[in-house]
Amino acid sequence: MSLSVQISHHLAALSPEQPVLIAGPTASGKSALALEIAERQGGVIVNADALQVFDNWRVLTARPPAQDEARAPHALYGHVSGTSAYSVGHWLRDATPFLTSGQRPIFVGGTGLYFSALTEGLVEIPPTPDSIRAEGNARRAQDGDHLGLLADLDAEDPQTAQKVDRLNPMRVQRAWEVLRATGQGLAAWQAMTPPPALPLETAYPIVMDADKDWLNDRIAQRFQIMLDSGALEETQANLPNWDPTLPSSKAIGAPELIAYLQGDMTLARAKEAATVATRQFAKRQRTWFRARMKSYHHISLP
RNA sequence: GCCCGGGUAGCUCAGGGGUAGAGCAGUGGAUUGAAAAUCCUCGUGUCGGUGGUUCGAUUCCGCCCCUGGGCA
Repeated sequence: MSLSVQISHHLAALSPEQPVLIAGPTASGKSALALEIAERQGGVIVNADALQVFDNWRVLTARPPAQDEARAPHALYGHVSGTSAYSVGHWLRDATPFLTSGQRPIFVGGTGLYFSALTEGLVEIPPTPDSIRAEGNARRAQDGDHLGLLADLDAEDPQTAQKVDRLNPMRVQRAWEVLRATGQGLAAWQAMTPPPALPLETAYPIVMDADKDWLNDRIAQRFQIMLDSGALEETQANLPNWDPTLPSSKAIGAPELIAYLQGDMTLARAKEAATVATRQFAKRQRTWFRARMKSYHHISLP
């Protein structure tokens, strides 16, 4: 089935008031699909991508260009300062108002975790203070691993300790931080997860199934297009305040292009490294979608 | 032409008389507040070719081919 036939099929199946979810790997063309649906049936396009929320990497994170934004209402794109912390919780709070705004939301993005939070629920856990995050980081740096934090967890919060991925430093630290910050274990918090803001059954969920080789090709081409569209100028603008630990600095290609501008890497190598990282990212996205979005409607690409 | 190195997994390389191993790439997976993050799993390839020595050669010897450097 051709793409346009598949799209027409889905447009005919969904009602104009129904929230739409469009998940897909990077470079699969999901923004274009969202735009098409918005233009034909109306709706606000709501970003569900962890990096496109930041205001400092527009080209590199493949945010819709101004002319696309002019064709339909867009929300949650570049609305957060690149120096801020941001995570699923922030996103869910930013996104839920669009469920009752009167205009049908079209959520588009590649961050599987955001879709899960929206359609499966997420508990409100008080934010962990910077001081505790810093302490966790310091402990890990000092110990050389996360085993010390894990030992605390084993002693004080066995319930969480036995369900976390004990080999994963970030998961362990997160669990440790929640315990320290709230006095209650992560597992206990998660047991209080409320019903989802948007039950899957009430939405029209779509996932883009892109052929691997086809997508890898587009990924390579897209990075060149980004360079042609001003990615280096954007990197130059970010150079003075570059802080690799910021969430916005995790944009694929950012560390590579910064390294190039600092003279630590050739442009060819930066390009190669960024392309490889993007391919690996797309693979992880495929794994998530395959495993957790089985009941979504699938669009096959190309 | 001569001298000295190299030719081993897609790439970079380690190893060494009993048919071989790392990193990277790649694969499959996990994923409840850093998620474009983080973590787990998977390594058979005429060990350049061809003769020879040997019970046995990718490992030693001869010749050939390719390649880096040096001398002419």
